[in-house]
Order: sequence, then structure tokens, then C-alpha cells
Amino acid sequence: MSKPSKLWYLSQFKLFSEMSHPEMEEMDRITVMKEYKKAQPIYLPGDPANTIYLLKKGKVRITHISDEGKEATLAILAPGDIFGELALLDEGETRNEVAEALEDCYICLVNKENFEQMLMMKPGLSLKITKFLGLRLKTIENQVQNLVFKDVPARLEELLGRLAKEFGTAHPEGTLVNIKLTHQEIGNLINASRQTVSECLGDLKQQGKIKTEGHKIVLLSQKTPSL
Amino acid sequence: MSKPSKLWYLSQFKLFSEMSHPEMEEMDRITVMKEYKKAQPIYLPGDPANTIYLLKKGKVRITHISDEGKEATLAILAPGDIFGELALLDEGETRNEVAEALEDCYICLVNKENFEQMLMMKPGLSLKITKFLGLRLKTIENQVQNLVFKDVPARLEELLGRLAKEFGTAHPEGTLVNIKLTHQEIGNLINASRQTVSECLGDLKQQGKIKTEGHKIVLLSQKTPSL
DNA sequence: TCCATGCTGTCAGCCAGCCGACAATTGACG
DNA sequence: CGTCAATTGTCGGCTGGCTGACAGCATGGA
Repeated sequence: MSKPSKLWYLSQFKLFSEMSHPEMEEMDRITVMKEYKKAQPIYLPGDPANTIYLLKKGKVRITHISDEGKEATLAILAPGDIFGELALLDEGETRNEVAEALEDCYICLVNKENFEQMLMMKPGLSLKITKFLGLRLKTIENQVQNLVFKDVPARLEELLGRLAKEFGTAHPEGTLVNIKLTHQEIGNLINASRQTVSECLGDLKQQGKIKTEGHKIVLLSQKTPSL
Repeated sequence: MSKPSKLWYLSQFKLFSEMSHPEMEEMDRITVMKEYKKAQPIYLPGDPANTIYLLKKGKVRITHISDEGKEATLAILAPGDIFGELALLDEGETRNEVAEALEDCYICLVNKENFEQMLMMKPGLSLKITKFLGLRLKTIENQVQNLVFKDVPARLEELLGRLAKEFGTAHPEGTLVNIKLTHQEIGNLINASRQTVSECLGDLKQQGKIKTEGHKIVLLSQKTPSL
């Protein structure tokens, strides 16, 4: 089988980095690895929420869609991230957002019951999950603050910084943000219209803060002008 | 001592409702009950985050304050709620929001280390905390959606509904929202200016959806007019 | 009781960011 | 290499909601 082994992928998870080998094997036992092709939905609003997902390879986008069809992207996830953890809540819940593969992905599926069982047996792991959820909470609270306190240009800069940190690679003049997003998609991430994003990106270019390379953005390292 | 016993208060917590008696006593051991007077701050931005709070009596408001002094209220908490749980995250973190007693309160303080220790020993409790955090996550995601998808009048109606559910008491014509908030405070809750709130409340009155009683709001039950 | 302070209602003016429109550019695919 | 669809840049017009201002109202403290 040409896929890298599931166990290897599991070991890459921050969350499981301190797991013992027998624990890892247990994890392996209750886990199913699945492949998702680019643009393929992983779950949709209304789907039963009974699975937790561990993203191994690729990028996944989580999006809310309003009644009027407006989209708000909650997060773009990278390998090592966990999503769908709302499944840990009460029975009978359904998803209310879309999870979609932005690229070809390998994802591990964990059944809710198995996961809970494992949590029961491994208090240490449980604490890690708790901390993980707390971190997530902090992140989203931060997003609320951005929405409430900052205007579109500021939110855009903040987003570019985050993307650079998460998906950035070295570049002679700064950091290449290694992810392709349309202006519309950027707008969905910061709650702005396509046109406003276009305009603000133009401004940032003029200010010498970014430049575009093909369809990707390069964050130019700010050379504090000597004077 | 005239205060109701701490153990009694602990037993009221949803979270601990299924705890055994010895567990309760353990909880009692690591817990300190403290009284906060109306308008007294519980913690401030910059304070070290090393305590988890269990609200027993009274109401508590959690607020973010931006650099420019603009306020955004994240939540108003009622007895049985837990806050400050960000303390469970990594060491050395500090608060970045204000927690403040809206009325005279009894609050239980739990030291972070003690709490973690207890979590380690009681996997079931841990799972409950996890679910609790998940619930919190869901709530705040809902708030983000409101901010992004709805305009001020809609957010206001939604808020009134929430407050009625949380703090409402019976009233001949509908539900009395049993909490006194200024228009400014309502504005902080839904990210709107004082004036806009004032205007929208006026509109709702005209539409026969609410009326004011003293300084509190009554949500009138919608009698679907039989034409 | 009276005053001070804070809350409410309402208005005019303003502006960030939306929407629709359209042309220019790019990219994907045969 | 050509063609079609998607993406981008850029405009004008519009509007929700903000700010500031000010005049009634409450409220509570001395």
C-alpha cells in the first residue's frame, strides 16, 4: 500500500506526541483513515455529528452558510489539526457548517463512542483535549475581537500575518504565503466583500507591505527605513 | 455562619450533579468560597490566569476592552456557570478580559493545579468539562454568526430572546426579562451604539413585541392575530 | 427636598463598506 | 494556440449604523 502508514501519521499529531506506544496502537485500532479529493465535502449542514476528524495531510476549510447564502469561513486547517469535535457534545446533534477539502487530504475518522471510551481510560489525554478545546476557544474569541474592534484593512493584515505563520515558507524578500485564495475566499475569512478585499490588497501593495507572485501573496519583511 | 453551605452550592452545579459524595467532599476541600460586592472586579486584564471560578450566586459580566476603550461584552453569567477556564491552558497566561460582579455574588475559586489534579483522577469529570467547553465553543460560534450575518435589529431581538430564556420570569403578558441593563450595556452585548439600541427598542415597542416595565423589558408573547 | 449625575429619545451629518456594473486579465482545457 | 470561464481592478451610488449634540427624565445621595 502506497499511503504512508496510519500509525506514522498519528504520531505526527501534537495532541498525541506524548502518547505511549501501546496507547498509539489503541488509537490506531479505533481509527479509520480516509482519502478526500480536492473540493470534496467532508460533512455538510444537517449531517449527524458522530465523528471526530484528525487531519493528516492537506487543507480543510470550515464554513458557515447563512440563509441568504452568504458564507463565513471559520477556519482553514492544516495537518495536525482536529475538527468536528463538536461531536463530543450531546447525542443527536447535527453539523451546521460545511467541512470541505481544499486539497487532496488524508483524514482519520474516529467514532464518537470510541473516542469517549478512550478519553475515559486516559485522563491525561482528556486533559490535553480540554486544553486543546480551550485553545480553540481562545482563537475564536480572538476572531470575535477582530470583527468587533477592527476595520477591514486591519482584519486583512491580521489575516495575512496568521496565514504567513501557518502556511508561510521562506522567500528572499519575506514570507511566501503558500496557499491560493481568491479575493472572495479572503473576504469570507474576514467578513468583507470581494471588492473591498481587492481594494485593500491594492493599498497594501502600494504601501510596500506585500507583493503578489503568481497567485500567491508575499509578505514583504518590513525593512525599517534607516531614517 | 449565615452563608448557605459551600457544599450545598457545589451540589447545585450542573457540572457536578452526578458527582458522588466523596468526590463532592474532595471538591469542597480544594475550593474557596468568596463574596464579591456589586460592581466589584473579579479579575482584570493582565492578572495572572491561575484560577477557575464557579459562580454560585449573582450575575457576572465578562467584557473585552479594546485599545480605544470600546467595550464588547462576551457573556453575562448566571449561577451554575463556570468562567476563567482559560486558566487551564499553558502556564504564564494572563487574563485579557474583565470579569465583574453585576450583583452581589458568591463565587468559588479553584486553584488551577488542584483542578488539574482532580481532573487527572476523575476521567468522567474530565469528559464533562470537555463537553462544557465544547458547549461554550458552540455558543461563541453562534455569536460570531450573529455578528456576521445579522443586522442590529435582528441581533437585538435574538439577544432579548436569549436573555428571556436565561433570566426570564413569568409575566401576565409574556416574559419579564429579570435583569436591568442600560442601552449602552445592551449595545456592548450586540456590538451596537447606545443610540441605535435606543432606536431599535423603540421600533420593537411600536411593533408590539416588547414593552418596558420600570427599567426592565417584557417580551410580549406573540398573539398571532386571528385576522 | 433639591441637586447632580446618569439614562433615554431623537435628530443631523458622516463614512466605511456594501452592491451592481463592466472591462481587463488570467488560467484551464481542448 | 484559441476560447471560455473565472478572477481581478475600479468605478459610482447607496445605506446601516456611528458620532456628536442636546433636551427631557429618572434616581439616588446629602
